[in-house]
Amino acid sequence: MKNMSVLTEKVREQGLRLTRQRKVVYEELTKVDTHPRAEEVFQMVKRRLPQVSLGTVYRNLKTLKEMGLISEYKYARNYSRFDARIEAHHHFTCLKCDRIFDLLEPPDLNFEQILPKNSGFKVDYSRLEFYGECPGCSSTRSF
Amino acid sequence: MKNMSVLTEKVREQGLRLTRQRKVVYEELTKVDTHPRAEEVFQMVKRRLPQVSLGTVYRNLKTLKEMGLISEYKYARNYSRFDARIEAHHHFTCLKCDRIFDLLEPPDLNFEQILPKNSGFKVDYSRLEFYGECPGCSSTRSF
DNA sequence: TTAAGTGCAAATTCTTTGCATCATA
DNA sequence: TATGATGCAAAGAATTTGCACTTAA
Repeated sequence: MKNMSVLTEKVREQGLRLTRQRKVVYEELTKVDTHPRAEEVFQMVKRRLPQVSLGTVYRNLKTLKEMGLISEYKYARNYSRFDARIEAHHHFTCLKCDRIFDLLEPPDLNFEQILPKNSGFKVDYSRLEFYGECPGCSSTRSF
Repeated sequence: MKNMSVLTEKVREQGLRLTRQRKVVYEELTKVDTHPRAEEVFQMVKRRLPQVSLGTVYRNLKTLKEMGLISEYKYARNYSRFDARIEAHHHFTCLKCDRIFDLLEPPDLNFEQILPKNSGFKVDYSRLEFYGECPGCSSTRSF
């Protein structure tokens, strides 16, 4: 399994340990393209390590994400945010201060290149989300 | 307040009622561009209606969203989803079955049009998310 | 008048964490 | 063998819901 070498390296590089649990969480996640939630990862891991706990899965998902080996999909935090602006527009989410900015430039995306008409996907709406550092946070950074 | 007429219409059209709470939730949300979470909306509404309950705010946010008057930002549900694919790619989320599909066509977005270099926003990464109905769900629809 | 909506509190759901124990390096 | 990681269970955080009461239409 070639992907394991990158895990081994990353773990060593950060002075962490390559536990069976950590290895299996990563292995199972590389096997699927279903973007499972934590509970589903837990079930997959449990088939191979019946004693594993949900807390361990959460901790390892967090660690793997911090190592840059996996992605986590959610809005800045796990709660909903509401907006009375219903016209299509983009967002910029600041990873430092957690604020969301509206980007007023209207979407100009060539969707057909990404989703050909015959693909069978029917798009209701789309969102382009940027993540990074907002002007306020980059100007007040402390060194 | 011209936006109120659209609320009045929508409410009537659906056989619902225009309660003080519903009106104030919508009014307060139209006043801000900060994409508040439910708890923050609750605090804003509470200043005008001290007796309002958090549950009522949640119920009205849901109703307003169903009427198409406000947007809710979150991934399909309010929990994280994980992915071992870390290269940039797009997603299609099916609103029927809640599955997320990877779109393999690489991003081809003219970011500078949206976020000029001198805007002060530093982009770490971006995500283009499509929402709609996937091929499986549209072919098995029951009428 | 009547049924949609509210307030309250309990229940659910997802995630995090404290602590004693385990096991990797 | 030292300390990072685990298992367990309890705590936390966001959201939903049951129910008796209220109120808009």
